[in-house]
Amino acid sequence: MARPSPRIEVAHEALRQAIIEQALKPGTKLPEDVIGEQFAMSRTLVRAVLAKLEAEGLVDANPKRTATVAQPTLAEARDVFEVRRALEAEAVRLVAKRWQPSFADELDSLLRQEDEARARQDERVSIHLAGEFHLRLAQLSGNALLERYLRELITRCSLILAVFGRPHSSDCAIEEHSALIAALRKGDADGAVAIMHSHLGAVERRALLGGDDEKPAALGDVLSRYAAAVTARQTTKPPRTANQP
Amino acid sequence: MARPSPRIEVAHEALRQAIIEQALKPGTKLPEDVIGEQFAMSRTLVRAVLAKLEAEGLVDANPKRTATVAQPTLAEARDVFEVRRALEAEAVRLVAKRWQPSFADELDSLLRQEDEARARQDERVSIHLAGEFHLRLAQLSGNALLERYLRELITRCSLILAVFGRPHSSDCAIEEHSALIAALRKGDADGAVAIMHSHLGAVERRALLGGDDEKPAALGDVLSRYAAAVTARQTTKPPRTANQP
DNA sequence: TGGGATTTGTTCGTATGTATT
DNA sequence: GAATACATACGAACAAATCCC
Repeated sequence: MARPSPRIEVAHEALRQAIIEQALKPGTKLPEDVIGEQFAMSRTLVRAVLAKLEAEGLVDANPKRTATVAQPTLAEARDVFEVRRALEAEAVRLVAKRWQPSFADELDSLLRQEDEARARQDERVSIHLAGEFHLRLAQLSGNALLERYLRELITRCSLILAVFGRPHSSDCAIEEHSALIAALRKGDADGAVAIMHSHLGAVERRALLGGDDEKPAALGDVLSRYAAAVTARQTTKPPRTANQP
Repeated sequence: MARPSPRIEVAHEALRQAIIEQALKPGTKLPEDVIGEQFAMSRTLVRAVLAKLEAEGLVDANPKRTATVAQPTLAEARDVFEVRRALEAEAVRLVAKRWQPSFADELDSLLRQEDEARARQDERVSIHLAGEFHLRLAQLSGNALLERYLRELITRCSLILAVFGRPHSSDCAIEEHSALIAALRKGDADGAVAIMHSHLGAVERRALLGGDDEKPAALGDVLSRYAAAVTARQTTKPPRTANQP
């Protein structure tokens, strides 16, 4: 995959994070002018960023209309979860096949971090690490394409949660992740797949439970915060191959 | 998903078809000027088209370098087939779940067409219909996202065949498709999934068998042919929901 | 190795369409 | 319902990098 101009990637990642963490609520308008001003780039580049986000299902964009943060329908949500279940099951199968003890250490470490974040009620980090566990699993599958698809799906699930779920509901239960690691450690591939299936079923049920809204935030404020954050992450860790912090 | 400017869609579809049918060989350079001239549009629009094709894995594009028709590596090919197997298995499962007799008619009809094309050795149509059967199955799953992913994967498989397969080897055996329909008719979901699995295994084996190259063609000639073809298809059938002829 | 031709990256102006009063 | 304000669509031109001889 081509690496676009670094400025594009910065803006892309910043907006991605802002949407995932629900700092930009679904339906929020994203005028090219405002985005361009925040990231100091011309509308041409902004359009490229918005196009990427649209391809990922994170923004709705119709010709001649201002782009907005995507508002997934219930049918789309169902589709996303269905595909995600199939793909994560396959990922678990592959991870089980090429299992190594070091994998358990990695996953355990993530699990611990997630637990800590949950304990100190740090919602932003908590939301982030929830997806990170699943993403790491996808990476361990050794299939780059599977990883790319799952990254997209996991991200979209965060957005779906924002629309349909209780505000900031934690979407993953720690115990379910921990059971998954245990099954993989035992070499129980089928068991691990089954656990993943029921885990994602539970996530979906929690996600589609209820939903309400809070107060919107000023677009400019949110973006300036996220622009700074992403720039910092990139400069401290310049030669990233993947684009996860 | 936004409908882009119709001109973008024409060029996109034309290039897609040209790549799938191997009229544009992997590695062929795709300069923005030449494309723009062929489709009578400015480089701004060409860039949008190339971006889409890149996202679909059909072109390799690096910054400051001329885009080329993608040359999948062996590892990428393996990844594509792996994900495709998982997703098509899921599609078959879903189709079985919402099975209706009319489905069989549709699939039978495609099968017949494919058979006829094969009989009169019409390679272009044959290649096209081979993917069409699988794509139709994805549509019958009722999951739009699954359909989108599978369209991408099926397309990429055609490209992979161009790189690694024998030139113009037929990638799908008729009997395997026919057995799949039979299993679905009987209501044998598990059997159908198993057939799909082994079918795609066979396809992969055939695809990764051998490979050699022939003579390249002039980019301009190829594009003008495909531009005319796609325009004709679109004007005769304007309000398409999907973009398959 | 060097330099010219080619090709892409980016900006900005104008046209066109949409939403709002 | 018409006019105005606003935002996007598209294209031409300039700058910078790459490719190739």
